[in-house]
Amino acid sequence: MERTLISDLQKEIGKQVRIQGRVNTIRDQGKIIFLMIKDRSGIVQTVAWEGNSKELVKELKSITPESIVDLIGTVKEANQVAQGYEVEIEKIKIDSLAKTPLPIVIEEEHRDNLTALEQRLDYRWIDLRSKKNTLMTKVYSFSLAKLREFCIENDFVEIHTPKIIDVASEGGASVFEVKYFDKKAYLAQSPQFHKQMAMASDMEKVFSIGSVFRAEKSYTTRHLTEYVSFDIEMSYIDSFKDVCKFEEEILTFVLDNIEKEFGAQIREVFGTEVKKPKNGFEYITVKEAKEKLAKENIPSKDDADFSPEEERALSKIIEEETGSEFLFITDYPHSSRVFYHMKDPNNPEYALGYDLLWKGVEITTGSQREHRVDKLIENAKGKGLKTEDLEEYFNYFKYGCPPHGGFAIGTERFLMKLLNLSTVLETSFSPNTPNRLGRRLDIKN
RNA sequence: GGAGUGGUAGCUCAAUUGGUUAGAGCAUCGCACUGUCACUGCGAAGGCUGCGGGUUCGAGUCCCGUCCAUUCCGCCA
Repeated sequence: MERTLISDLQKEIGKQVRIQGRVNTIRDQGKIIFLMIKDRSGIVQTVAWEGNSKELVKELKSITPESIVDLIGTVKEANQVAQGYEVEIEKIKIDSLAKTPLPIVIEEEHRDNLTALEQRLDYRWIDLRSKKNTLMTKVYSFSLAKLREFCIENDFVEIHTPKIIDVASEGGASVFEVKYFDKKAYLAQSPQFHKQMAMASDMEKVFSIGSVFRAEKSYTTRHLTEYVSFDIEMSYIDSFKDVCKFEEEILTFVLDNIEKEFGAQIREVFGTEVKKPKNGFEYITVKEAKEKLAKENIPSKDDADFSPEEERALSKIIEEETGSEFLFITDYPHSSRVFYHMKDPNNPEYALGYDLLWKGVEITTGSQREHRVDKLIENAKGKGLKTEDLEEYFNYFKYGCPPHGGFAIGTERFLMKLLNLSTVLETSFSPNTPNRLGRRLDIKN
């Protein structure tokens, strides 16, 4: 007999069906027993009476919560049930009996002794069963699908850049070393160089969604050692503002779609609104931003960059002034940026790049890249990088390369802000951090 | 790497100024219950108070060390 999804049961009233799923709640009344069964499509009440079959009820009493069952029964109308129908069990097979008690509490609306995140991550496969996490997983998948859709419709091609690379690149964050046969190799900290290689290959518009690796011992609510980066790179831009404009368009498209598809559910489950950007994103220069912050007496340690406190305050100020949750910060000193950002020809102290803040958190860095190989080498030298390590990269620009720029969005950060979660660890399927590699590691900090 | 806070039952938390047998809710297990829906009622089990040392007649509580967690900072997306 074929399986019927729980969401399709209403159409089967009066008929015999087979359902497979997880036992959510058991309400044992003695001579009558109720099992709530859940599958990916929904939840339904099933019932059995001792009067019908003593043996069946006895078998049902041996089932523990969270077990997996495969049952055959008849869908019947039932006024006592909110759904209006239930399934009368005729036969049941226990596919997997769950051990009790569970090591963590699965988050439900009515439960208040919720387990601490660290412990939940130790049993992530159980934690992910919750309504909240199920919705989060769906929203994440949908968000990435919409990012991809917008790119494809705008003539971008998707590329898959290598994750094992030869050169410890970029000079920003640290990289993980791996063994590559008898050689040393590294895990890519971003697809940056290969995106630019694609520009030199005349792909003009590329995007990439994939894991990147950062060997940084960052203990914060917004850092992972492995995360999923959404990257784009585009040729023949006149200014980094073209990149900003594209990012604004794609995020507006994605948020618009998320709101339509999941807005109500996100409101119900996460208690937060998905606001689609209405009047465009705001722009501010570093200098203007620092002035605004000074007016509010927010301390500044660094003229060239912003502390998390400053980022939160700045987002708040701008949102109050303009209603925009998104803020492009531009005109960073080149000294505080990576070497491949182009210098402003009118003012070489400054970089032609930006950061994008969303609700107080940096979700993007983008820029126009330096495509002229002599200037590029000069920039790298200026930052004290070993140029011999970057030979391969420099070669991309020697045989003709169009002017170009791009950005990267940290997708876990995006999801965190979208659902108003307090940490990026919660958004990852199985987060890797300095002291967690799937499971907890014993590492001295 | 730096600063703060914390570590007590499977989970979430109590435990007065250092005082006798470390408690509660939820979960679990057992019994009862033919319409429950967060079932209910009764009962049981569950603890090297993170680990090591010290002070004291006496330590969950105070001191030292250590490990872990967490928040914030630094670094970034």
